[in-house]
Amino acid sequence: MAKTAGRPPRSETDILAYRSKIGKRALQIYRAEGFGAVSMRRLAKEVGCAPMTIYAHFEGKTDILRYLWADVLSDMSDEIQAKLESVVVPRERLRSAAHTFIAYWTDHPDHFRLVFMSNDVTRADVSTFVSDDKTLAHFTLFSDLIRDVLPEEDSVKERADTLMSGMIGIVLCLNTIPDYPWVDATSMAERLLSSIIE
Amino acid sequence: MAKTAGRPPRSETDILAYRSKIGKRALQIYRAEGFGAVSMRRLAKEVGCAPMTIYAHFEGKTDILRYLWADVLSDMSDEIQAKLESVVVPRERLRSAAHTFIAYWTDHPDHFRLVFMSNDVTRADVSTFVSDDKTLAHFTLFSDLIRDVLPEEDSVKERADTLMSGMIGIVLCLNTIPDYPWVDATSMAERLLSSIIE
DNA sequence: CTATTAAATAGTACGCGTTCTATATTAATT
DNA sequence: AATTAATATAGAACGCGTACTATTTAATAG
Repeated sequence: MAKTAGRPPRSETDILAYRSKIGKRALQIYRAEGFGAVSMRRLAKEVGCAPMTIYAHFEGKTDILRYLWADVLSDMSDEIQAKLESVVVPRERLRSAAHTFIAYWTDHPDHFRLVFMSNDVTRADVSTFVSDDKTLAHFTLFSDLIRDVLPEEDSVKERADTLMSGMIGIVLCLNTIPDYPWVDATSMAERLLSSIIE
Repeated sequence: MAKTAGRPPRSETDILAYRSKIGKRALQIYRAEGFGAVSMRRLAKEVGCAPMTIYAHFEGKTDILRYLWADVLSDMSDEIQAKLESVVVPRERLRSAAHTFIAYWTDHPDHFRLVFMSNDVTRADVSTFVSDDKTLAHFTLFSDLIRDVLPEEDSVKERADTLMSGMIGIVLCLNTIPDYPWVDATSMAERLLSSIIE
């Protein structure tokens, strides 16, 4: 099969390079000026290309958001891991991780809104994102911690899922309804944990 | 103090009438064609006024969303109450309410996104909304149910808040990350409940 | 060099939320 | 009837995401 004439498709690395160039810039804008400042037109201007060129590399704006999500998630992951280093007892490790998780998102409400509350993000967007292995790792972290606490249990996944969604719910509520006199996050986390490690 | 000359301000009832006229129309559009179809320009056209007139009655689009929220919330509340009528044992009443709550939002993901995931809704928006007494009633429902189960307990609020936020979290996760193999909602709800009614 | 093909660009367009300004309408007081 | 203040309107403007088309630029095979 002879190669066809004409300009060859971009190499895999070129594609990734351009994508990451745009993604990094988006991240830069987001970090500096927040979510509202990230716009396609501005991104194009700063990256030095025509606005429509971005659409050759990304499906749309939400596709770009994944870059921000990934960054934020690993940021959070790092924070949890750092705290975990000085904790050895499995039970305490789980508690530490849970509290750090919640603290991260309450301390960075903008990040939370970005990741969990992007209105126009379709479910497919999030799904493909979550299917990514590196992202999944952030999600399975709690499974591992629970398994360490309850090595004999076979309901680990059920517990992990409940913990994850419960924690996200706590953060969502604290973020979006701050004027409602919620009990402090720690208390809610502890009560939630009590159903996980009984 | 003599009244000043000139056209007097709109009467309280006039203001409310106009607001509800616009709000009702927004609701109508939302019910028929979903969130994306609700736009200021279209709303104005259908209500028969200039686009800018709406801004005399509402602060902006989010201010209009509250009308939709209120409607959706009382819809949900009705569903919970209906199911509760045939349940008498306090413990079962709580369980029923919790499961109905979760079912409502998973069955109506569009409503959930509308209420809990409107991206550009500022925290102040939600706050003033929640401060509204009628809305608060929907939130205190679970406090009451828990109190019925645990009349002696003084940690009712802590339990109620954890339950509320936990349930919302479950729904958020199921809604936004459907491709992740979550344990079924019922299992998560039961586990969450176990920490509430121990 | 030329033909071919991919990629990038320019320009236009639509509807969106929102802000601004200027003008018209309305309903009361004087 | 004239005045005055509240309200409503019209119209333009800005930047937004995104779609569409036409054109230009770049890189390769022959």
